[in-house]
Amino acid sequence: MEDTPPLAVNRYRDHRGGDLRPEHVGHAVALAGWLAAKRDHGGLLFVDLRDPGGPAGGGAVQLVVKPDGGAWEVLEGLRLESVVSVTGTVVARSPETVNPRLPTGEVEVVAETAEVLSSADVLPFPVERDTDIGEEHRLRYRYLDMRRGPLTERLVRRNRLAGVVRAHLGSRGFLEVQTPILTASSPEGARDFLVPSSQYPGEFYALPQAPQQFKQLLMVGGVERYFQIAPCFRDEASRADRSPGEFYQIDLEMAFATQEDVFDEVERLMTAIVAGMTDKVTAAPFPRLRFAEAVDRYGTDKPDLRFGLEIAELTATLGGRTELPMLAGAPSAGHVVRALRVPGDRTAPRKWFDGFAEAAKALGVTGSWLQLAPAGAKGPLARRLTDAEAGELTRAADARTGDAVLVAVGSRLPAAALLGEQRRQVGRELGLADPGTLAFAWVVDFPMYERNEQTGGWDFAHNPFSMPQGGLEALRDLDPGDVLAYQYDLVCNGVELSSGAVRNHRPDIMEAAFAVAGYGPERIRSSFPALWNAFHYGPPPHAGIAPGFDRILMVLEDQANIREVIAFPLNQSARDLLMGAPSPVSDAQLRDLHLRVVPPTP
RNA sequence: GGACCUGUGGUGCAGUUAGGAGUGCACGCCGCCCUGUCAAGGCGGAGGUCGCGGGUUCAAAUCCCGUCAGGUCCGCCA
Repeated sequence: MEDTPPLAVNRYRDHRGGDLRPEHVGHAVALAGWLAAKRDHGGLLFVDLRDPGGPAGGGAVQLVVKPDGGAWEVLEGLRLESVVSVTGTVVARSPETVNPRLPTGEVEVVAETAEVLSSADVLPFPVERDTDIGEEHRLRYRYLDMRRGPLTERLVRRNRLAGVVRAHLGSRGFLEVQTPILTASSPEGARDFLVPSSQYPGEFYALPQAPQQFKQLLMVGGVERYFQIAPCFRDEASRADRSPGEFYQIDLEMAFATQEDVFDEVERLMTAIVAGMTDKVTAAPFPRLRFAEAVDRYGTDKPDLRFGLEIAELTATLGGRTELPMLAGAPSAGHVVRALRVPGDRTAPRKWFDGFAEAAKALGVTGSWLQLAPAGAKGPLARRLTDAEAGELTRAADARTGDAVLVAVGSRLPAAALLGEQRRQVGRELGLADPGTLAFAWVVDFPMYERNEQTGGWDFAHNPFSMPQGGLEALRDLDPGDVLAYQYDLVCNGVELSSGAVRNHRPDIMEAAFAVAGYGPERIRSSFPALWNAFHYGPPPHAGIAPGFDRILMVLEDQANIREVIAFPLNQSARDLLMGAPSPVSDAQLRDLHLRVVPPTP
């Protein structure tokens, strides 16, 4: 384990078993740890004694126990994962019994006395054996899961990441400030976790979804650069890469800063993290993609740039120029025609294409395809396109014999989403992405507003406090759908690591921005009173970002599930299987809080 | 809120496609044997309402409906 703690010599131990080497031969030692394995030969007992820190980090040493010693009686019948303190003598193993797979394999300890410090019941699952255990069991017995090693190693890595972040940002003049956990409910964004107040009947604190307003208030207060490895709480559904309930962000904010300044600092930070955590190399500055470009070329705003396979644009070429109604009507309907090459070494069965057609239908997009089989083109488009048109499609998609070409016709965003998802799946199934590469990129120029299909009005596409590009003039002169925000995402290998913005610090621009979304100034004042007030007393221009701490670690550790980098995570349904949260509380507790539970009616 | 996958002795699985006796594998557990193992080995044994409820059937782990639990995804996450 890195940063091995100093050994306290006391009645339990004077050495760590995992530290013993040939130089200790002849020493009398006292060891303490877990009984990891027993091999009972009747007249001779071998015991593997494991130190704290898991098998890889903690190390283990073999004890030799003979029936004539006092240790025999204690150890012989003791169950695995019991905790013992043992005294004995370090001896060299004979050449034929050396175990080269163990760091301590050249020595062993002949046990003399043994004391049971605690005994273990029969285990719910094997701790030492390297078998997959269902996650439900691992969460319920998280402490046993930790003893198995890999999880504990990831906690060590997590500690290291926190250290790198603090050291680096400290060296760049960022001040770590703790912000409140109990704060006020905020109407925008995710659902809040609420905490009832016993002092004020009917009033609630809320856990912060992020320290967003506090960090902006710190800017107003004159803190030039702020950061915090900040707990964030959101009562929203989880995903494999999204921890339910709570997670941590490397929250940072800079006064008198532009988008470029934030990019520069984050590139330095990510470079320091990669250097401190991996032997991989990153090249700053990171490439930048405009949001529109990312969507058109990769079908997503978080593209995996480790491989090419770009989406081809055919609206102006194939669209409208064929007998095929599906293509002919596209331009006049405001639809796009997009194509994606599927490399040929996937011997796609027909069923695979059916799945594509189904996915298309679910998005309201027309999906079709052309298979460039060696014996000639196949698929629905093969029959319906002229040779010239098929050739045009093939060239645009950069497809060769043996490949297939997927075609999507429909509204721009759903068509892009369809092919983007196919690109992601094909990339994964064909192993196109080099697992050793970290492909960082900035996605910039997000739209400020998006059309609300129900009301026909405009909604904020992202953070309502982002500064619109072009300021008041843009809000006045442009169609809201064309206003871009100083809003940016950091992506890596198809994962969104972070989202940030240059903040809108000007009340006049804020009023104009909210007016586009249909809100008057009273709405800002009532919803975000602290920020609104503060911004009337000289707020500096400021910008920031909040890279996901757990998610960065998940990417660095190449884990498919974010719970693998969290010591005590909630499960997917936001239940704590270990502690049993959430749980009902007593009537007395509810009375104190002036609350009554109204169960949902089925 | 919705879709899909999974649920079989303590653990991890096979058996479900095509209904026919709780049938199998590895580990663990209990007992006995065993002085050089390190996934110790040998012999014997215990342990199961096949998640739960209902239905179809002569017969259900297997088919159907519902439900619960775990996971993956959509919605959601400013």
